[in-house]
Amino acid sequence: MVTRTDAPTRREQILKEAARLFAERGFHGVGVDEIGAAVGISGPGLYRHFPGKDAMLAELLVGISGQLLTGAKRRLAEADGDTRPSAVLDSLIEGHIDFALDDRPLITLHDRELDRLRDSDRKLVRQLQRQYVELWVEVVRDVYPGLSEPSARSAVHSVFGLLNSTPHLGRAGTLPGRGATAALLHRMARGAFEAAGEG
Amino acid sequence: MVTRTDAPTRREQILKEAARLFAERGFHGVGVDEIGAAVGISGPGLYRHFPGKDAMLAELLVGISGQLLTGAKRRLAEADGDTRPSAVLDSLIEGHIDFALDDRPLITLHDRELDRLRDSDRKLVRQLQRQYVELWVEVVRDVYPGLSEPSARSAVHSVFGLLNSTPHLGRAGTLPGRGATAALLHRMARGAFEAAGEG
DNA sequence: CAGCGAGGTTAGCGGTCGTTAACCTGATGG
DNA sequence: CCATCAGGTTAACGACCGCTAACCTCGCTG
Repeated sequence: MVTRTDAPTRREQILKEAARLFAERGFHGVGVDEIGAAVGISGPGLYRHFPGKDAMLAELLVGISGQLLTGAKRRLAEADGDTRPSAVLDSLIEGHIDFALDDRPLITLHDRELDRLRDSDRKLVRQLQRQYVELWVEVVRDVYPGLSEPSARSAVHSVFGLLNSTPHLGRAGTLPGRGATAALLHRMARGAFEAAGEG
Repeated sequence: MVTRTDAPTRREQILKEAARLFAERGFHGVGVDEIGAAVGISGPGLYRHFPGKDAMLAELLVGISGQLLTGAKRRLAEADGDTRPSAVLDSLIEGHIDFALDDRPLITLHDRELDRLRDSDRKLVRQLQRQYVELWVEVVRDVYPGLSEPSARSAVHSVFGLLNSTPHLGRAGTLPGRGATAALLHRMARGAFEAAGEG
């Protein structure tokens, strides 16, 4: 993991706050003035960093999908060939959980505001998402050969729903600690796949 | 199940179309003129049936939460006492799946547009949701006594995420049929709880 | 030290949207 | 047969919002 020590750029600040606000109140529910205020500048100042409000959402969504896919490909490559399929699946699950726990606003945006994108951006995001899903499907079918492809795809989407439920888990107060939560989610995901494979 | 034979009232038409549009493009992304057009009347004509756009969303969300809770209570009462706890859980799961498969737009709205409500409405919806969750938590802990209450609550939220993933499953074309999908979701939910209980 | 570009500011334009006002119409019932 | 009312219509208002224009102010750098 590459740990950053330098301060975040203004651009990164903006993206982070925009993600939080979009997740809280929806893309159309947030004004540019609010995003500006959240980083200490006022509305139109944002246009020195982004060509428009849409561009912020686009960059966020493309970034998320890209990160997820890249991470999954890396994990797949690291396990290259010799490892048990089940370990690869565990690695994918772990990666997705890390993401879901560390970037809850992004997880929220990811399946909520996709339709607010320009056509070209939306197509790009969907393509990245599809690749990510297909990658999971192959790994899952490797572990549970009894699953048909449509069933595996449904199962993968459902497990994403399970893992992406993190924003609904109490606001960090009532949670039994990050490690325990991650472990619980991991077990449940495996259990769900297991049960799907027994059809 | 009470089957309706009479035609839907205009009011019901409006709610149904509004739900669909809100789910597709978000509450703020849909104009009253579009909602009107969807039922064959024009924008302001809606105000003969609802005091405002907010009221439609409110009625939808309160209705959903209420239906879910009522259905769950009924199922719990029907199983009263003598049945195995595991059968009660199966009944809850079945009810939730029916809802998730039959009313996808509502499921989408349910966890997406809650923050767009007036304070009083939002409190009401949250209270209904909380009761629904607590009802599940008790049943789950009855079946898996090893689960702590916080873990059970997390597990319930996660399974909701799993079951509510139906809008992401292909648009009825690629799906292996409703029965098969319901069965798959049911198995996965049970598998997830099972795995959670083994912690 | 002049000049310039990066990164702000405020004022304001143009469009959209929720809502209201005023008006119309056809069915209903005394 | 007329009054009423439910359920529409169009016009328009006021607020808000994304974005642009015009201007300002530093910190560099030749």
